[in-house]
Amino acid sequence: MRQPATIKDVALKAGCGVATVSRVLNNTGPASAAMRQRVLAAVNELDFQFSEVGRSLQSSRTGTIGCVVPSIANPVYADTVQGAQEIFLSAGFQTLLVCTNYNADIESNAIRTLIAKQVAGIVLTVSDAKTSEGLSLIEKRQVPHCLLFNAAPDNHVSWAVDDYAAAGRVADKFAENKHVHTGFLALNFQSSDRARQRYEGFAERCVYNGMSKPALLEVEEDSPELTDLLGKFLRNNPGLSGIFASNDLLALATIRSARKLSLDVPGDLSIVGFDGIKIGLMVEPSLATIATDPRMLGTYAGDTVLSMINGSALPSMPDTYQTFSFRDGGSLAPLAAESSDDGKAATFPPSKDPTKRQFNPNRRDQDEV
Amino acid sequence: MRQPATIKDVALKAGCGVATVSRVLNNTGPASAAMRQRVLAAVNELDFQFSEVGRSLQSSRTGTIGCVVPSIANPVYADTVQGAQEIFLSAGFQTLLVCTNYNADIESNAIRTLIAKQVAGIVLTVSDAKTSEGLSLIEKRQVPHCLLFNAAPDNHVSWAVDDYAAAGRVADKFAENKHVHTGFLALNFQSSDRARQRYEGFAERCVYNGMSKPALLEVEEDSPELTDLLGKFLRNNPGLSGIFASNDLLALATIRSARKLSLDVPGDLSIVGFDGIKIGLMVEPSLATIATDPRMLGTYAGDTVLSMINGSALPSMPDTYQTFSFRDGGSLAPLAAESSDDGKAATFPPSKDPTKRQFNPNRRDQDEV
DNA sequence: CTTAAATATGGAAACGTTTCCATGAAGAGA
DNA sequence: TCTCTTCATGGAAACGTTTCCATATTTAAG
Repeated sequence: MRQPATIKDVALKAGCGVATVSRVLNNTGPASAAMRQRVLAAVNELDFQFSEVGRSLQSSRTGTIGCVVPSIANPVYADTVQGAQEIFLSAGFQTLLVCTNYNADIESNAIRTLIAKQVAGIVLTVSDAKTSEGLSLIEKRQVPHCLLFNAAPDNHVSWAVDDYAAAGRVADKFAENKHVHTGFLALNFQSSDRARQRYEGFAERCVYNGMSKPALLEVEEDSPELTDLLGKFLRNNPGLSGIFASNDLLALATIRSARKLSLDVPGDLSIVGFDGIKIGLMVEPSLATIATDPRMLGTYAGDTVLSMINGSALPSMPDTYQTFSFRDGGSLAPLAAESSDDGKAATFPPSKDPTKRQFNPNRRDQDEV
Repeated sequence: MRQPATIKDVALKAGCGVATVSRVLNNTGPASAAMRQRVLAAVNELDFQFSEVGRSLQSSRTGTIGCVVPSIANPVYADTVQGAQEIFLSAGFQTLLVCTNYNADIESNAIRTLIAKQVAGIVLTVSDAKTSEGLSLIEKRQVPHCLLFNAAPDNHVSWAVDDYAAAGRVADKFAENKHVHTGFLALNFQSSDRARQRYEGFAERCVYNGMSKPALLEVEEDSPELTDLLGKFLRNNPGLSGIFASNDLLALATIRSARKLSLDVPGDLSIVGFDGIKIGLMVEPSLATIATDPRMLGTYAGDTVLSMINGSALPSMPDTYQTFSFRDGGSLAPLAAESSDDGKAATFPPSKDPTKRQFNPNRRDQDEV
């Protein structure tokens, strides 16, 4: 990479001072037509472009905003980042993206570096908002920032789904469908405060509804042995008729595994996901899930940070907008039929009744919160 | 955001010169134990951290690499970026991400800015590699770079799926399954040289195989009227038995639309996708598709740029690695049953049982385009 | 034709680093 | 004790901008 021309080179070629070049190119002061001409010619000839680095040093603005998420391999975060990035770009900022892979060290280091690079602001999803080192760094340095998906601790702004309430809603839905014994499948349970919130909200509301406390199964990142784990899990928890998966991808994988175990979904096992990714609508049966709008969350978070940067009023959530809604789907069915039909409660191995319970397609209530 | 302490503040507080502070903190020269102590104390007290902006100006390295893709709402690009980002991060670089939304102006401007910000390198997917203004800027400035998904013009390095060959393979598969009349569904046909490559490769190979030239249907970004468009398309192209969609998401949406039109997949219509996203394995029927590994492509591209930056040998593709493979799936079925029955395999229009083939266009929406 | 005001222009400082170089101090060998 | 290294340290330049200020030139007004 040959080193590019600087403003000095231009000044030299145009036969003037650097100040003049700066003024002409930025339209920030007077200049004679002739001089303007010469400068422009020199710029053209040298193919000159301002160095943003020099500019940043002098103006102390970098035109860059940081964005920290666990992983954009997860479409939820990908959509979020996409939304925020668009907002930033149209406001003249570029986005420094860091994926932490749910690793707290990477998170801290990345945030430290972002601050050192003097980003104008940061949107971020941290592993654990209460303990995040990076977050306290941001706070100490008073960098404009907005959390994403993390429940906001004091003095922080956040755009997040109310995981606790949403998971409670799932419990209610299982209750409505007469399920009693359910399980919770969690990915990244240790490294994600969201997953834990969901479990908590689900468990408490299950108990509240008179159901048993849900069994917990932690699984590894996209483990190929999900089927085995699921089999073992179901064997250890006889009578389990429904599973709440901590995200949609996991829910879909679980449906697949259930099929491999010769279980009918939802006949033998109901499954509910979380996130509401688009694919969930395309599969058979469609996935019952908590629908969220990550893209919108991303744009709101982006707008929030931009407002902080230029000191305007922060955007607030419109009344009509809910952070989540329950989306019904074929993967969740009532347990009622079984008990009346053949009398056997959902034991393991579950009934392979070919007359599968049909999800009622007319019920397309969005069930807003 | 209060402005942070500088090296001068530290020097002042420690009672020494800035050079000493720099040496101590960077371990880049001698210092007495006492002095080291004082400097460290001052750093602690002031909560000092180097400004990367100042550093960048003096060293002319920014520790930043640019990444330009159409949109990470598309999981193919999301995975790619994820892969590249990880590689960069572990090499000590952060990633400036720009999503162009298939817009050539955004693309040019973004690249110009990236260059001005003095990124150490760029990985990018451009709208059209032959005409991309941004790409020629990069070339002129000799920025280390690597294309992604774009077929590489001369003097450029690229990691890309051979769209032309892959699409040809799909044509072969349709031929093996006795299909004669097929269609190609394209998203972003105008703004993506990949989509055009795929159509070309598909069309030529169809003809080569004695099939008819595939009908082309361009659809808008995630258009909700896909069902109507598909219905009209099928009506305009009677005898069409297979569809090649330019990516998996579109293929899945097409399956869904086909169902709404009361068409059985693959009974009435075979569908093949492109990309091989994971979800394709989880749906019923599973999606026949061209399987690719975007994540790997991203890491290779990342490694390539890193090698360029530090002047080491570029990574080459291992012999065993293919940019794509055909993945069989339930969405593609032979046309055999029908043809063997009545023996008129290759006649035109191809045999089709009208009772089975019939679908009910939704009158109400019929005229919508 | 003079003077005041407006217009053009360039020099230099500042932004926060690193690094070259010079200077001062200390230790070692005679 | 004297010189010769070696070690410690600070001053200053350089990186590429912008901007303040001073100066030189033009124009307008009297």
